[in-house]
Amino acid sequence: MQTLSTEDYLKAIYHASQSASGTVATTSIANKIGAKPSSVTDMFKKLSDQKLVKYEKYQGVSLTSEGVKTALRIVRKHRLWESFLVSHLNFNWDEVHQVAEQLEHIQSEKLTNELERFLDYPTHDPHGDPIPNRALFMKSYNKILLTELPLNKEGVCVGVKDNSSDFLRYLDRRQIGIGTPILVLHREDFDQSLHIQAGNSTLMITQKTAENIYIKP
Amino acid sequence: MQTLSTEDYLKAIYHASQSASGTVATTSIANKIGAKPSSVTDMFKKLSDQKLVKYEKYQGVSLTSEGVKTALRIVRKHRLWESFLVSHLNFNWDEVHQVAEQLEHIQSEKLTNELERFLDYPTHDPHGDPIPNRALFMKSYNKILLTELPLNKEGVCVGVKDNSSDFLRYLDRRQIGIGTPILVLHREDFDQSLHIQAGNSTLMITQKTAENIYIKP
DNA sequence: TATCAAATTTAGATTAGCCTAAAAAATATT
DNA sequence: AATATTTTTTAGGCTAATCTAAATTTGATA
Repeated sequence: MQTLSTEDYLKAIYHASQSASGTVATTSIANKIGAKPSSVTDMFKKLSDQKLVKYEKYQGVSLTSEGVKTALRIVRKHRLWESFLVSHLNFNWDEVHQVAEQLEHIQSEKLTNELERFLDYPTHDPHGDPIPNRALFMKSYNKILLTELPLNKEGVCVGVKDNSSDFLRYLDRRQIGIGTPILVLHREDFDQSLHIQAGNSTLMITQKTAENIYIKP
Repeated sequence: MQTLSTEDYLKAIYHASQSASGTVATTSIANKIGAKPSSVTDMFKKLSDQKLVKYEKYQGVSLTSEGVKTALRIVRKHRLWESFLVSHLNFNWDEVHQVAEQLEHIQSEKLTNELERFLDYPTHDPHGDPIPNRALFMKSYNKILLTELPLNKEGVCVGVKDNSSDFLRYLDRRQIGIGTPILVLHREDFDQSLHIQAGNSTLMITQKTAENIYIKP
């Protein structure tokens, strides 16, 4: 059984190793967790003793298969709870993260599995991220960034990269959400900004915005 | 903001002061929490510094009004979650306590209030205990112990005193639950055991059982 | 009331998770 | 390649919540 804190570390390491390849650096985890690098080193040792990560001094860490499983169990709970908050408790997609960070630590297999059943076995959370099933398996459709969508090719928004409240609320105001059909009408060479059709409306978005929207072509 | 542990203490003190009158003794809390009396003394001092309890050396503690509020906020969450687990997640009333002990510490007013709305403002949890509303007010109907119900007077089971899994499952087997109509047919003077009609069936229960069942006459 | 037992508190230690400051290793730069 | 910079680790402390053992207070009993 893990403590609250070890669970946070495992999740952070899991997410970090998704975006980068190879081992995960001390500093990158320190930034995610909001702790000093020296504290992270301490925890790396502890996790290594528990065989949840492979750790070699000055070489960063990588999750063992047991570590991955533990991390996925937390990700599963996090995303199920986020789904519940949005679908039944009137939370908006920009409000769920902080609460789910707490709920993800609740220990009860029955609770998790019943919640999943109650939600009718959702495959994706409100941000479009895939939810591991009971066997911890998740399949994500192959998606691209909106920056990579060719001109005049129909696509659908299936997720976001940046989960910050600011970005999500910005998308709300632009009426872009999961499921919104998107068409790139024009790409400005000067600054890579895009004119797009999103649902029924035509609008302009910056490159920065486009790099944070996932599209299924 | 309280730590997990201070919340547990406040809740324990609250429950202890419900059953007994006057101040709450160090040892009684030690037993509930599962800690040594010396640890409890430490915590009493801490809670006293935070003005959540009134504490005088060797004299036990009592909750301040702020302490009562904090305790009731936890009780509210605990009972709402228990209700949710039973009504939507297929938990039996003997399985909810341990999970609710974790869920009661989740901090989010919005979550609590939306959960309450989702459950349609329940007034009592699965064990018949009253749920404090948003203003922390709860009204419990005036109930008596089954031992006090006069012969041949109709009553309804509205709660249980002992919340242990063992007792609750015993009641399940006897088909006694919240809402079951109860009639005392005979009281045995020798050992105070009762012959009762519970729902459609007639059965015998011991005095010990009867003192753990609440009845609304 | 004097004594004894039980309850409570104090003193001092332990553990997990964090910190700062200094040392060591890895990496980048000239 | 030598030096400078950045990253990481080590060493030593701190705090919250716990513990054990010893001391103190309360209150029950002879």
